[in-house]
Amino acid sequence: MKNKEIQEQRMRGYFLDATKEMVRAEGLKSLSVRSIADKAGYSYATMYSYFKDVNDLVFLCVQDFYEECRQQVTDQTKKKERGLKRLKAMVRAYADFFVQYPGIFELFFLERMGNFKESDVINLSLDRICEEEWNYCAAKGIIRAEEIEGMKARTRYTIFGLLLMYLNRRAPSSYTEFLHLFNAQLDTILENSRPEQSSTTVNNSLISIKVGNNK
Amino acid sequence: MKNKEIQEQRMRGYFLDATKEMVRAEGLKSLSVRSIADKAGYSYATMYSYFKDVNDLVFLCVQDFYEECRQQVTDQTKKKERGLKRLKAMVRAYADFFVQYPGIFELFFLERMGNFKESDVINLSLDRICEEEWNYCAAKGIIRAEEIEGMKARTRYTIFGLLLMYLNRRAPSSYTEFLHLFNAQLDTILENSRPEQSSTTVNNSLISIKVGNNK
DNA sequence: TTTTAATATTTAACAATGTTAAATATATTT
DNA sequence: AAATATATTTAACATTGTTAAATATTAAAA
Repeated sequence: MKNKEIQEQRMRGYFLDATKEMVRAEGLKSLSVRSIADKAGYSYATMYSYFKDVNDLVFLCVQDFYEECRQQVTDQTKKKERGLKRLKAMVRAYADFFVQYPGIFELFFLERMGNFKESDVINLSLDRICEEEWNYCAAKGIIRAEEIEGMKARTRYTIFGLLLMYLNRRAPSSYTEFLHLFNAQLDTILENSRPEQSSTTVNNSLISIKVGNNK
Repeated sequence: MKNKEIQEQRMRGYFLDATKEMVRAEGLKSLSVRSIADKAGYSYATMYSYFKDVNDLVFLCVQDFYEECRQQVTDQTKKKERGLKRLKAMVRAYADFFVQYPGIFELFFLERMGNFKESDVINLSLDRICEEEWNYCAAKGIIRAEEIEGMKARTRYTIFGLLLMYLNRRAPSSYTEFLHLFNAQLDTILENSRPEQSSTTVNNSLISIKVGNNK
């Protein structure tokens, strides 16, 4: 029967949507089987007819959130001049996504999830979202090819560390300070990409990105 | 009465020690009021006579763990040649402390704790533990004074990001790979400290740190 | 269309958790 | 030794995830 599958998929959607909305709004702490089922309009036990357990349900949100993140980064940066400028803007938009939804950061990076296959979606999310622009920079000779992997890694760990401290430890305490740190860090990582260009120039171009459009 | 205070302090110690041992061995997931009380040799409700709640108890471990970390870093690096070598070894020892006790990393960086005063103990732990060596490098002209703060920040966020991914997301999957990443990252951060020195030399000296003494 | 079988959903129940209040045991004072 | 204060434990409650039994709903058969 095809109807069965359609209905089953719809039911899963109700629970998934409820879960995603709660993670977006309140983070993982607000999640419980009962609160999710409430929002979905069913009794708590119904969830177990469509998901193995609550972890199963929550982890299924990861893929959707990843795509939402990718979409938002793409939308926010498609008008930027290609190359380092867009690359920086993309990393910035990636970070801003998690600033906007700390609950998704919690799910992606703080929650313990036992080696499940979607782990790579998270671990490689930044690299994958920016991959095309890294390649562009390499192709245009903006960044030396042999430096790309190292720069990716530096960007990755710096951004994850920065987000961890800002979102989970309130250090720095304001978004403005966070942005200054972000700019300084990313600037340093990318400034040596074109040795013939003065680092000051790159520096200024980055700082000129407008500040404070997050609540 | 002084006896009262001594006994109270002792009681607190029993619960604190039980908690610390469990965090070290199994992480936060193994903690419960009942399991802590069991290990301490008392009933679960007794805890509430000495601590406000279980969070109070757990957060009191932070200061002790910080001092343990500092001690371990100091012990493991006191024979290293002062300057960049020791600085790198200290950051390495700091990271290794959390590799050795992932539960303490969980408590320090992953657990949500509402703005309590000990937050700075965590946020500034790496900087404080290494402070003297940074100062030494500045005083000896190994690192330019105006670059110190930037380098501290880069080191901080890189190490936190790296630990987050390695301990909480199993990326990379082996300690050896983790070490390679660690070396490459720290090397890049510190390599420009002495522009007259070839980066290759610094590179080799760092990679020569022995590998694989963690389980 | 009515009865029966399959399926979907909910309610009841259990074990584990943090926490508080009542009960009991222990120590201190008179 | 009795009375009182203190320390500790047991009982109880609310909340959590989960499973099994009960009920309601839908589909199939008559």
